[in-house]
Amino acid sequence: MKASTVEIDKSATILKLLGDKTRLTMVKILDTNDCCVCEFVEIFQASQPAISQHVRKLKDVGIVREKRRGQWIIYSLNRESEYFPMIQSLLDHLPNQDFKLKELEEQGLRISCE
Amino acid sequence: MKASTVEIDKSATILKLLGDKTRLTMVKILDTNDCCVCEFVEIFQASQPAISQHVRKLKDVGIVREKRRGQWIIYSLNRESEYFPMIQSLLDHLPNQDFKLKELEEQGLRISCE
DNA sequence: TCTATATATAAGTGAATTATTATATAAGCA
DNA sequence: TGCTTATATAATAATTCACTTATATATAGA
Repeated sequence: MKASTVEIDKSATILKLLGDKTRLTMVKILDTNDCCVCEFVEIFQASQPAISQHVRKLKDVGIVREKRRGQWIIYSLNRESEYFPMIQSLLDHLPNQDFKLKELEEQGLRISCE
Repeated sequence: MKASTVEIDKSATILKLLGDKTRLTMVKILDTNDCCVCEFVEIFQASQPAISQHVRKLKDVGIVREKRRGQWIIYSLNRESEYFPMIQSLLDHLPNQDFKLKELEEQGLRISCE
């Protein structure tokens, strides 16, 4: 079976976005869990605006989606994106990052968004 | 079968490198053909130093290899690189770029390096 | 309605990136 | 040896990027 292909220019744009440690980890986490900004802030020990700006870039190209839930905005991987198949095969080569969410839970910080 | 994984930090570095239209196309071309700098100069209509700097970055992380052949230096994909499996699955999602080399041949510019 | 929490956005700054120009190195050949 | 071709490297200038600080928006709850 031949994989669907994505224009080189568009692919380069996506790879540049994923070529950042924070965003790449975000996407890997989102592959198995939906998350809100405040969780990412804890996970990456980064400022809220920094995290917001990262997710915005992912949202702008359609890699992630947001949905509001009360005061929180939950981000999830957009599996309908034309880039998803490429991203998925990429993520398969990355080590699981669920331990980061586990750590949050142990600190009782995951619950803040439930 | 589980894919071999590559640390997130290292992966981000590789993806950043591939997140450039010129380098991404280079790697896709190298997936099916070895090439020298002068061919890339023609293909991308870029300056020789610009091309040299791009291949150098790919070489520095071990994605490509060089071997001298007379006055030319031939670049090839390093299939032994720890990043190769990830890169390979990426390249599967990109459209074939062989037409670029075909165009060179038609202009008689491919032969310059044989 | 007032306050707190979660998130977004705008402006500014410093660091990283890419191309250019100029120069160096190395091989081939007369 | 001197000239040409192929490539590399260094310095620099222009652009892009990611973070910070400050502020705005939106929801929840007293």
